[in-house]
Amino acid sequence: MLNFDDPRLTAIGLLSEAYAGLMARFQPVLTAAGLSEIDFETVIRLARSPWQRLRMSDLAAQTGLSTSGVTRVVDRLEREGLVRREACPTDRRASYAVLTDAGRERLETVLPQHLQDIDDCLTGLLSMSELEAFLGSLRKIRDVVRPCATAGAVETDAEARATS
Amino acid sequence: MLNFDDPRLTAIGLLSEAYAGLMARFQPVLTAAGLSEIDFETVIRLARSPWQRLRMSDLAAQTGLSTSGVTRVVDRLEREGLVRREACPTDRRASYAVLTDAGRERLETVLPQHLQDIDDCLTGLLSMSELEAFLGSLRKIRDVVRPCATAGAVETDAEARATS
DNA sequence: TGTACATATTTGTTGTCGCAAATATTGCAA
DNA sequence: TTGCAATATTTGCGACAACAAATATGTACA
Repeated sequence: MLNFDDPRLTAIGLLSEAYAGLMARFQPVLTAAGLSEIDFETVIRLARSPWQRLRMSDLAAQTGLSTSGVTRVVDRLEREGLVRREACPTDRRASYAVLTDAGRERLETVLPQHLQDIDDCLTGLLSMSELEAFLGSLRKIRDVVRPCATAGAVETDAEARATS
Repeated sequence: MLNFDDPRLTAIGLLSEAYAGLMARFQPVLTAAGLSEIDFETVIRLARSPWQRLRMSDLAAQTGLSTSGVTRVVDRLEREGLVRREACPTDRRASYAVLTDAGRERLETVLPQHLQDIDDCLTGLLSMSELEAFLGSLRKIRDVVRPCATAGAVETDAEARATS
């Protein structure tokens, strides 16, 4: 007879609850701006990238979506005018997703409120040292479960492939 | 011009990466046992509940699924014989989802490996004090973002608030 | 008592995502 | 150069989940 209340299970349960709760908490602000969670992630990753662009496959690697998933997210964002596709000059198979001015503006609209949300439920909730420890633990976990997840980042690109 | 690399954003990004990575890491073992993530969560919550049963709506509250989502999860699990529905004697609108013996056996099959996975990527990765701090931070977050998420738990409801 | 409102669950509909297959292009090697 | 394996993206398809409507039942109040 096993113990269904094993501390390891409750640890994961707590993490799931906290994570789901955070995402649910962020949703209203994003929804009000007409962005789904994944829309927001896509758009901000583009905003962070050089020339506000990323290849579809790199976007897939960064977001964890399948490549077909990325195709459809970009379809939607393109339909809304927040992103446009641009052909890759050096590889005709590939295409870039590029953040448009409208996309950037949309992002700038939500960001302040979103940052406030994060502050309210995460960064502002813990002391400086607590937060540091928390993020440190998360990094340890991430490094174990996600060997290479920074595709498309210029400097890390070669490194990521090397470790593959 | 806003900063798209705000530490608050990277904090959330790190949390998302770690969480997604963990779930992806757990998936193979569960899939091998014919259980999806949500199947497993449903089944273990039933296993933890008095008389291995929970009302559909309580299951919804605990898992975060919509009630229609629970209907369909239980449909699938019932089709597989892991769960059965049972009428509630005191309220003819309600019904219980009850873990069957087969469901319990299935759970006992995966649990050891699943616990090992959790150990490998979370609980065994951090020192005792790190883990305690980590869980403490998660509790703070959860208590802010998820006021009451323990529906159907008889005694634990008050306790959950007390540990805040 | 009976009427209106609240609650529990299911069903219809729609949107999203992953997998596999299809298509286009590249790069390597004979 | 030609042919073949590898890579980038898109499309077809099936599974899953949320929302709203439908159904059944319970509860409270006039």
